Amino acid sequence: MRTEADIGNPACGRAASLPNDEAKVLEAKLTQMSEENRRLTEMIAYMYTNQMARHSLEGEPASPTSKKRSRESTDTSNSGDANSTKKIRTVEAEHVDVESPVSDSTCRRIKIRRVCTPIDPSDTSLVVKDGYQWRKYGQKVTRDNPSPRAYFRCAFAPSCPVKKKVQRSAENSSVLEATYEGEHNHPQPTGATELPSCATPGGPVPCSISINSSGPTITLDLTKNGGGATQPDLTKVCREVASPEFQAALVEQMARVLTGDRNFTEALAAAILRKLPDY
DNA sequence: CGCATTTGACCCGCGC
DNA sequence: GCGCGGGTCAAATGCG
Repeated sequence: MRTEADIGNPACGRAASLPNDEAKVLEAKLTQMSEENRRLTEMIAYMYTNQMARHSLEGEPASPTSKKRSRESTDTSNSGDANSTKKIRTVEAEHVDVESPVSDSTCRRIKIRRVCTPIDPSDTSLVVKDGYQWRKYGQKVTRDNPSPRAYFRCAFAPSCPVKKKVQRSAENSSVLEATYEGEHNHPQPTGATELPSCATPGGPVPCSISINSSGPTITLDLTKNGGGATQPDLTKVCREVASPEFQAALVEQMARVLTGDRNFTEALAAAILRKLPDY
């Protein structure tokens, strides 16, 4: 962000060659604009922070460790074969690290990630293909959502602590919300980058949209599907990009990047100066 | 027959 | 202390 001192620095512009009165008027205008710029930047930062905080709260009503059961730690009996042909094909809607509020002396961070995947509303299977092999160990109907919630454990490595909860969105039954808890302590199964045949008609698209500490990003994987995304895939990608959530996140990210770019703010200030009357 | 999934029972934390 | 609700277990069941 360009500071008021920077913009008002006579060495930076033509103000030095102006009469005193004009220079002072311009300086006042610049000061006003700089102040407004600063307020807007603060507002954007505030909104962004609020959004991220809201996501983390909505995404996980309770800490995964807050209800730890003593017997849970003993469950390492799961085993499974490497999943030969799976690939990440999900729309990553949220990506938040949550500090466990439990007064755990180890104070370890549990990574919680929410992934939304568009599905066919008529598809009742709670399966999200993400490249890992999962073993379902439970299903429950929760109070806030008529759709059942499925519980999965990573079945690839017996000691992998990652769990996954999958449930249809309460607002939109064509969206599957998967909540991942923890991080895999093993590499993704070999061959996971290979595409399986698309089992679900409304399956996830080969793109990922993520919001993390560096802001929202979108990645289109056009190298898959035998050399390129199919037309339906591209249509889905376009639908995702056109969603209000993504666009809002995109606008915020752009604002953040632009206001943080010194070159941009300088160019903007210069452009505004040129548009000022008597200039 | 072995493995994965289903599903009812149970455990445990939280709020009242 | 009790009830509620989310999360997990484990026996039953289904499937290849």
